[in-house]
Formats: sequence, C-alpha cells, structure tokens
Amino acid sequence: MIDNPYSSAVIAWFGTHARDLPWRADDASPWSILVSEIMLQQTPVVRVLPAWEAWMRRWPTPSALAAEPAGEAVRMWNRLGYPRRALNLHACAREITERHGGEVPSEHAALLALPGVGSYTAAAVASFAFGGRHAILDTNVRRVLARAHTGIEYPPKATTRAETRLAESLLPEDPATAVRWGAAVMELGALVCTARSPECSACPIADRCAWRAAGHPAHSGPPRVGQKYAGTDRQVRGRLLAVLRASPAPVHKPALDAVWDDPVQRERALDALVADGLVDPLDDGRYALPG
DNA sequence: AACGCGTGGCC
DNA sequence: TGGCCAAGCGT
Repeated sequence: MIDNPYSSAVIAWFGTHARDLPWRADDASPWSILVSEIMLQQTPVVRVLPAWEAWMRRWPTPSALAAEPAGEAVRMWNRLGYPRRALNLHACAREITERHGGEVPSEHAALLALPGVGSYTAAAVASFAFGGRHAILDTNVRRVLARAHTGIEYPPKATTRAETRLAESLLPEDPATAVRWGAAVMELGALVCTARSPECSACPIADRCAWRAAGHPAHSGPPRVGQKYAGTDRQVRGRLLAVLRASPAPVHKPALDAVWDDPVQRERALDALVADGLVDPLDDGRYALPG
C-alpha cells in the first residue's frame, strides 16, 4: 500500500533517530501526554523535561491536580513561560474530573473543548495517547511540508487551508501508521529540518525535497516579524508573577511596586494579571496566587 | 486576522 | 549583541 511519498523513509528514520522522551514511553498515560503537549506549546523540549517530571510526580492524575487550588499550578509552573497554561491545565483537570469521570477524553472534539487545547493539541493527544488518525500540523510539520512538498523555506505565518488539506492528504490510511507518521515528521522538523540550519545531509527525504531541488531559494514572502519582549507588559507581568511565586504568603503592594518603575505600565500589567485570573487581589489589600 | 501572551538559549 | 526561535491558543 502506498501512503505518501515520504512516509516510509521518515518512519524508518524515526525508528533509529527518535529521542527517548518520557511522554513517548509505552506506559505514558493520556494525562501525562496532555501535560506534555500543553507544556510544549511554544516551549523547547529541554526546558519542559524537568518541569514535566516534577509535575507528574506531584499530580499523576487529573483528580490529584483538581483537588488543589489553581495557584499551586501557577507556582509549580515556575519559569516555563506563558503561565496561563498552568491555569488551563488546572481547569482541564477540573473538567476531566467532573465531566469525564477522571479520564482524559479520547475524542478530538471533546479534547478541543478543553481550555487551552486547540487544533494541534487535540490532534496530538487523540493520536499519541489514543491511536486516533489525525493530521498533526505543528510548526515542525509545517516547515517540513513547506520545504519538501511546496519548495519554500518557511510556511506562512498563520496556518492556511492549503496546509491543512496537504497534511490531511498525506495522512496514511492505517491509523497506527498515521500515528507513527505524525510523530516521525514532527521529529524530523525538530532535529534535522530545523528553522535556522537544516542538515540536509542527514535528511531521509533529501532526494525528494522540492526546496533542496530548487537550490534552497531564500524566503521571499513578507518579513517574519519577531516579538519584542524587553520593556513590554509581558516582561512586567513576568516580574510581578515571579514575586508572587517566590512568596509562600500573600504579598503587600510595595513588594510588587518594586519590580517596575513606570507606575502606569505596572498597574496595567497587574490589572491584566487579575483579569486573567493569574493573580488574586485579597480584601486586605495584599495579592496572592489564585485560590 | 493580527496580536498579546514568558522565558531562555543560540549564533 | 540582539533578533530569532521554541510540539499554540484565545480573542
């Protein structure tokens, strides 16, 4: 049976080059896979590894996390970044406990309904935890397909219908093969077909790569604008939350005021954290992680 | 449909 | 050095 022009080579490469990641173990639970996927959103594997280990040791099941206040999740999140993900994971745990009998749902639609679970994460959990046949389209896969199939260096900024259709058209028929393909092509993007320095000499589909065949033409689309960080509200939010994480007790306002000079920006950032549910303003004027 | 949202490592 | 990038999501 012919699946897609790349699948057998990529899957074979995966067999010998896949990283030994703990959430890929045979006995990894659906919950542990969901936790890994949320942590991996915009965060490199090397930083997720220790955080995932600690998290799973403390909260091996959704109900274990659901039994604790959300602030404990935010504190445990430490400096992984995008701390609303900790809130999302806690809300996931509560929903799974209350509405799914304590078991992570296996259906794509049910997963998609969980907070912080979007199209990619739902497909990844349905596929990797439950063996479902779903197209995996993350930043790694998008880059591999842009190069190998479309012949361009980088995919568009936002996922297009054409990319989704392409990924679905490449999905092997057999579910187990589809799962393997998804993990394998993602790994290829992470290890070989990287954004800055692709190692075409180590690529199992170099001889079928449209971008390489065209002589590696440079990116010709609109300039890819990066995000600033220094001086932004995000930096202020990060500092404010760091103070709260470090303190076992609620903190007084002056402790928060000390982290940023500009009072307008400081207040705006604090208000936003409260609005996001990441900070709890107490009646006595102090501030705490959410209860 | 752009934009906001953390953090750290790399060349 | 500083911009770029890292298994996205929600609005």
